Amino acid sequence: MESRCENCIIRQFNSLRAMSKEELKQVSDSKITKTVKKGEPLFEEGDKLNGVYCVRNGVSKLSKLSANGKDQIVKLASKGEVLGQRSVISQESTNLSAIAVDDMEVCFIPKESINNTLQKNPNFTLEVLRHMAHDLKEADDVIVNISQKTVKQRMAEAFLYLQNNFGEDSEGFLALTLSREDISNVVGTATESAIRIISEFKKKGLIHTSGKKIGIKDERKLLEMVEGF
Amino acid sequence: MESRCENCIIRQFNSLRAMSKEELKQVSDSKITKTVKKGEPLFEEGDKLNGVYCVRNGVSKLSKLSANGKDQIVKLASKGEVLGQRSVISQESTNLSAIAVDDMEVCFIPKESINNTLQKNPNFTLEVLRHMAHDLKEADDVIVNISQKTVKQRMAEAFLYLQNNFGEDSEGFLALTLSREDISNVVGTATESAIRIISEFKKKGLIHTSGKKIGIKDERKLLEMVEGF
DNA sequence: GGGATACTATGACAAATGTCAGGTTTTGGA
DNA sequence: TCCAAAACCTGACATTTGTCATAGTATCCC
Repeated sequence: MESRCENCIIRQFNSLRAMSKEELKQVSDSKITKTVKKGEPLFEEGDKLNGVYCVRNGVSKLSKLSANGKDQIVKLASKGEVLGQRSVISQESTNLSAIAVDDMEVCFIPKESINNTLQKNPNFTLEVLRHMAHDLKEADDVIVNISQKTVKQRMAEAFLYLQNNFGEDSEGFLALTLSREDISNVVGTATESAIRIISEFKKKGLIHTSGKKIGIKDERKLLEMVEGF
Repeated sequence: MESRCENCIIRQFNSLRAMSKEELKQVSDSKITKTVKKGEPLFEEGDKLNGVYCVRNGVSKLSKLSANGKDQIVKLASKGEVLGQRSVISQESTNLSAIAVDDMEVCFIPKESINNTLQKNPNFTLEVLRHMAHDLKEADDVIVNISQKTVKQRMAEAFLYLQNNFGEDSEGFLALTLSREDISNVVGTATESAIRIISEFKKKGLIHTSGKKIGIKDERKLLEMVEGF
């Protein structure tokens, strides 16, 4: 079960690929592999993180609690993503909670290994920087989407996002199954509104459902809806 | 008028302070000082940037056009901030427009100087990384605010933000004067709604106005409103 | 100074969205 | 297997917000 980072394929998807052999060895020696059950937190808003989490399997939601008691899901992270980087880099407590949406397998990497490499290996630092630049761009897009699109448009967009990023199962349902509440927290709306729009989309033949599973039926119309037609 | 980066105080506020003397010298030799008039763009969404802009004076709005034809202002950048970093780092065209809200004085620094230093000076890279980590955190906060707060709450927050970040003039008005439209684009609402809420706040004695200038009268109540009381 | 243009303001209305209240169904654990 | 809890769903209603229309006001440029 336990394995060496040097041989880990996951690494190819994130900034760790810019580490040297020796650095990876150090990471591998200090890392701790953990399993996290669905619904359990990797960390919570306000925690001081002593390291980062590299996702090997499963999906985590990154969310932030707002004053009115609702969570806003800012990002869904899956295989290959590294969580907690920002907190470790800026040496602040984290502003997001990370909760498992699936059963997960993650590697915890102590911050010393990361900070060490950040100071010595410019390639690694630059690689992390590039990733963060990308995340920031995505965040800007989310801001514009949320503020300028209707709930319906954002719902349509969310389904397409789930399809593109997590794919479909053999029966044509979205591979990542979220609760209605989670969906509403991604979109930034009330759970009832999310449910209502799901019903509406179903009636219009845009999606089909089975229990909490949702499948996309008419991708094109969903896309048009996102664009505002 | 023209001056050397080595002697520039502005630099202390941004990542350029992590540059070595030689690196700064190179930057200084290659930089171009520009003045940008109110309303003119530094760059526009989709442009490929050949460098970054270091703000010496004035304020710039960073905005993104949405499908429905409205701009969303994502950030207001003033003295000391470096614009266009993300685009240069990720080597993509920029996803935001930067337009002067004031008359501005900026230094354009060609990307070669930046990229060069990024690859050679881990301290500089790390410093840029820290800044970006901070920006990303702020962006997450904006996402949560926009999606979970009412327009009224966001308006109140915007005024407090302007007060905290740009201060007040001698008569107690916010030092940065934005048009009603710009305010609505910061908050993410219709201009009419913004105007209506300004009227309402005025009636309730939370703010006072004179022309387009706005002053905060009851900071405490505004704060309570943001928190949801 | 005067006219065009942009900005500010307000009312009336429609549409979108949230809230509350009440059901039904599904799920997970004893 | 069965029960309780959680999740899902729907209706009714209030509130928020956007849109359209229209008018006043400031500003800029010739």
